[in-house]
Amino acid sequence: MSLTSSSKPKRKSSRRKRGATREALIEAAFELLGDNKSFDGLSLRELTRSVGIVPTAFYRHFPRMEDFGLALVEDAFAAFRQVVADLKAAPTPDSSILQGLTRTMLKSVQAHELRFRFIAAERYGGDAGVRGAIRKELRLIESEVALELGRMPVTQGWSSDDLRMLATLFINTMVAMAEEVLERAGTDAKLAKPLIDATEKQLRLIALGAGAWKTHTAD
Amino acid sequence: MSLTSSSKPKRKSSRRKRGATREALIEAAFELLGDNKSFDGLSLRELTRSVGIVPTAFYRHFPRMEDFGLALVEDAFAAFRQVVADLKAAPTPDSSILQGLTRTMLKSVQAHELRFRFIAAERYGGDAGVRGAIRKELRLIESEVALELGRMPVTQGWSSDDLRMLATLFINTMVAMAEEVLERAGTDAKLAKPLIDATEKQLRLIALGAGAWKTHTAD
DNA sequence: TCAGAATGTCAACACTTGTTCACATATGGC
DNA sequence: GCCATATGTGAACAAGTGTTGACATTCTGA
Repeated sequence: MSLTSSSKPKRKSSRRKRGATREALIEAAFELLGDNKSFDGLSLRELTRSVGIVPTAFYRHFPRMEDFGLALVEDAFAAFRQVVADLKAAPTPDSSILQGLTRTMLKSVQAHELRFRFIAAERYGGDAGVRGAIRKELRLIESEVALELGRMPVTQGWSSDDLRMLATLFINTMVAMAEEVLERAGTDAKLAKPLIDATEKQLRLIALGAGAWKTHTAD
Repeated sequence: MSLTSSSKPKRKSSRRKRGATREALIEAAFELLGDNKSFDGLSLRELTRSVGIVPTAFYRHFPRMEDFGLALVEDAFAAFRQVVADLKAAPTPDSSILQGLTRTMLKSVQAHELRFRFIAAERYGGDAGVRGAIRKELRLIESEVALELGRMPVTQGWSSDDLRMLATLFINTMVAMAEEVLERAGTDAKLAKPLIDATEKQLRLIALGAGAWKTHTAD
């Protein structure tokens, strides 16, 4: 036995259950990154401190910082994928679907603000691994959207290249809206209104262009 | 006099001329930031080391790190503004101008790779000051483009809101191309080819949509 | 020419950082 | 109930960080 009193409990924080600390680390990271930080400026000690564990405990959950970054990407894109899933479940598209799409996207962005902020910040940000993972996810989403667009009446007879081109345009516009919402409006729904109006117009204009595309190229 | 020999020259690096060190700091920053770093992960000591001066000398040129960030934004956007100036100097737009525009943009991006990389990385990145400055510059460019678009025959009778909407769509598409060029193709011109083709198509599709816009809204 | 501004140096301060190692405790499956 | 495994602790290391103050050199303009 040591000389120090044995009755005093040495543990400071009660242990969480199964994967709770892992989740807490991820959540805390999004929190910190939302506050004027970027991933490669994120400190392991600062992170563990805000979770309430000792620095070394981090390695129990992630062997390297890089793995942690990938886990963040994985987690962040869950919300985004949900939006696309909703899109796929929607009925055959008409003009009103574009409105619904922007609003769904807006809601999702506002509900998962920190995750989308992370995606926006790290998409072309510092860490190459994180950047690559984000790009991969976005390309996957683009493919899905391209597939979905190909089922619409307007795009009959389009080449797959053109379909992907259109999908990219759509996604870029949506992503731009998401980023702008976060940047200028934050979570305040009122300030976001003119932004989603403009985005809806953009989508409608693109749809108009798509309608004229085939006859244009055949021309 | 001190006890140390006065004949031994204490200076190690010869002094540069007037504003040379300032420029060297900016250039070195772009260099470092191009290599998997982001602004808030940039170290003052690392920066000064790569320029060949002692850390404290940094403060001779920039009183705070924040001012340095703004100087970087200022410098980086010089190239971007040139592209817009070229656009303004161009003759009345027809279909071929879109091709020219994308290629001009591409060349500029490749010629000033590090600056555009910086803009892309910091646009939604860590530091709030830098982010704000970039947004301001982009909005300025948007305004200019909107003005220019308003002079085209196609947009006669458009509201200023709609003009800005279209300008934003154009700029977003161009910026997306720039970012993607940097990300996937680097400076290799061959790899960029399919990318600029897709972008040209996107711009053309948007132009088609713009052509149908007025009759659409009047409808 | 020569005083003052510009630019750069050096030493020192008090922190923070990532990672290692050996050790302690709780939890879950048998 | 017991034992392997998961999870957390604490001390220690070498290195890097921003910023200060006092001092030295060079350049420039009147």
